[in-house]
Amino acid sequence: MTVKISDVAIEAGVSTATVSNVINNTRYVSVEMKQRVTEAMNRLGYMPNPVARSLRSRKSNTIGLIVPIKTRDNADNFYLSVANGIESVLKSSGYHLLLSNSQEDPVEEIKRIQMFNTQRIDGLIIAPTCGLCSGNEELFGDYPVVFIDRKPSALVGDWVLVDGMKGAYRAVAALLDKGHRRIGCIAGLMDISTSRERMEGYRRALSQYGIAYCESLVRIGDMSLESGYELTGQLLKESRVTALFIANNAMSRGALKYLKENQIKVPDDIALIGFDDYEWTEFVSPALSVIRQPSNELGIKAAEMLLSRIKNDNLETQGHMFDAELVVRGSF
Amino acid sequence: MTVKISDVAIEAGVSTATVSNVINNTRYVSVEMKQRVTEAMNRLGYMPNPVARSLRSRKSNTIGLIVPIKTRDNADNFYLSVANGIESVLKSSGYHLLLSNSQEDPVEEIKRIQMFNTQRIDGLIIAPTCGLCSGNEELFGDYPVVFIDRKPSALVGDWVLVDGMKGAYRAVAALLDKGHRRIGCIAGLMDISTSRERMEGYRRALSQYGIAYCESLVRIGDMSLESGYELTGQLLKESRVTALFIANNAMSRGALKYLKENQIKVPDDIALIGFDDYEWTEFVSPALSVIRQPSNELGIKAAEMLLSRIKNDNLETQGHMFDAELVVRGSF
DNA sequence: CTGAAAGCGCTTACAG
DNA sequence: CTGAAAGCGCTTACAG
Repeated sequence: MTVKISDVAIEAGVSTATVSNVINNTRYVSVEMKQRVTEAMNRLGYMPNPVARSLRSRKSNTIGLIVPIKTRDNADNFYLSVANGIESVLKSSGYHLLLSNSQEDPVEEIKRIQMFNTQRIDGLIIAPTCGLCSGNEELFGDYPVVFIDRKPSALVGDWVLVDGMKGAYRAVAALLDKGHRRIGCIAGLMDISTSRERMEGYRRALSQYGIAYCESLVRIGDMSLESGYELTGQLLKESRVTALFIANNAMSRGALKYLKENQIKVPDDIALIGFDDYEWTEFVSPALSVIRQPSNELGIKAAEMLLSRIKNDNLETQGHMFDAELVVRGSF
Repeated sequence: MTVKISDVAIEAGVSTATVSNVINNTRYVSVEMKQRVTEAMNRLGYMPNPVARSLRSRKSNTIGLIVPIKTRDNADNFYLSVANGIESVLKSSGYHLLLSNSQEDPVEEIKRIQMFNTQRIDGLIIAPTCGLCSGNEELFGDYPVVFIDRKPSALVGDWVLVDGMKGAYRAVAALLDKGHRRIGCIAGLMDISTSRERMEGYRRALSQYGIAYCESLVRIGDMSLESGYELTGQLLKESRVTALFIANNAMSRGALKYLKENQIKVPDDIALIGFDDYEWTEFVSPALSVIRQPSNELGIKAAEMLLSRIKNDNLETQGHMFDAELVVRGSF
């Protein structure tokens, strides 16, 4: 049988209340008693049972994370990096991380949230699918929520985002500065807020430089490598673009694949700026210029925000916007 | 106040025992009562409190996962893919996944395990660091453990591995078949079992082809991109290798970076086979040949194994070895 | 300053 | 076939 608080109480010759108060620093205990309790705990090798603790205190010391990773196999680095950042913060606060994946599927997402509701988490960090965009206030349980990467406009809650609009603006402006005037854009699905914002950045850059927005230069893809491949081909064949801004990582990979297979030279035949900065972007030929999102920092910030909200629920709604910088390499 | 089992019992006019037995199917309940209970639950929107449940039943419906991901930012895809596989299995069984990262640091790893011990998990899946290799039997709590990717020889437990020896053998044999005789090898740290096995595969292939093993063609790195970069340079300068087998993904990236920066042509100047199959391997020039590890499948298998062990602890120790295939592309 | 006791919301022997 | 009651291991009012 594992040793419990009553064993410690007997061993130390005090009440369980006192043991508990020593453990949790929840009321004054005389130095002498404190010492006796500590020694008893050490002698017995006592570890509090967190489940009993949770039941009574109504705190789980656990937070949930729901990410939308679609691909089965070579999964999306971005959210792993986010998760890593979150975990590093939680760990030092003694919190645990429950990981779940909505697979970018709104139906799955609701199931995952419900699983968490039932599981008593102290807080949730979620990168929502488009399904959450409207009117699901009732979905979440009685815990604070921090939205990351994407913000469902209809929901209240803290958020940590990356300024994709400015990022996209920078990319397109850089292409314009190089003299490009027919700049294609391959963006993700418009029901996802990040896609809309990046598209908006594309438009604003054009407008700032006095270039008319032309629908025939724009393609929307489902954020898969395949769609990037396909749409790059379309854009090159149908509209004589001299540069391409691809607002998503998987689609950037698809574009590279198409260009390579068709022996289209970057940046001579076409200039290229992609999205998200992974290590491989450096050693493709030429190295790929990208808009970099600070994924690890985003995770850290989200975790910190959630923990502070858990400690003090009276805070006003908080938000943090990270900047997305242009990493210039040889592709434009 | 949230609705609890006693509310349902009153609403249905039965005992809490009966409600519990309906929920858990744990003893016969007459059809009529069952119906009354079900209806009462629906009317009240009852959800069992999993914490109370865990406390009494001593089951958490949660399993832990500890991965060793070192890099802060662009983290290792392999383990994310594994985690994805695990999560997909757990989800359909109603289990939750607690994620933790040892950062490849044995001290951190022990802390993470202890956090889990204290947290009442029903099982643990762990890719151990070298620190676990010997004599830490006492470390784990009273739950089954499945080792993945690496197996500490001194510990008993189920395991799911990838046959890195055969994988490495295949890579080196393929290079030998092409006529290469001076084949360099860049391997990971020898205190990690996967590194040793891949190295062993390298040696066996050489020996099979009657080529003497030559220490000056071998370098050991710390599995970082930087070490791959550095060691590739060393090997090319110091020993006239015509081919390179790089037994780790991050180091493969480093090698590519070095070769690119120094304008060394693959496969003409040097043939190359790397490790782990990510999407980008296809669109570097030339596309990188690799040994592919079935990461997602590995996660699925590990989760299945753990769940079956949780259900029935009398099983004999189980193990599963996945094959690692050679994906042939243009780099050799 | 500390203790005795209630109670968190379930499951599970024990009775009948 | 079902219920009354104990108990999982803590924390937290309530007393003094």
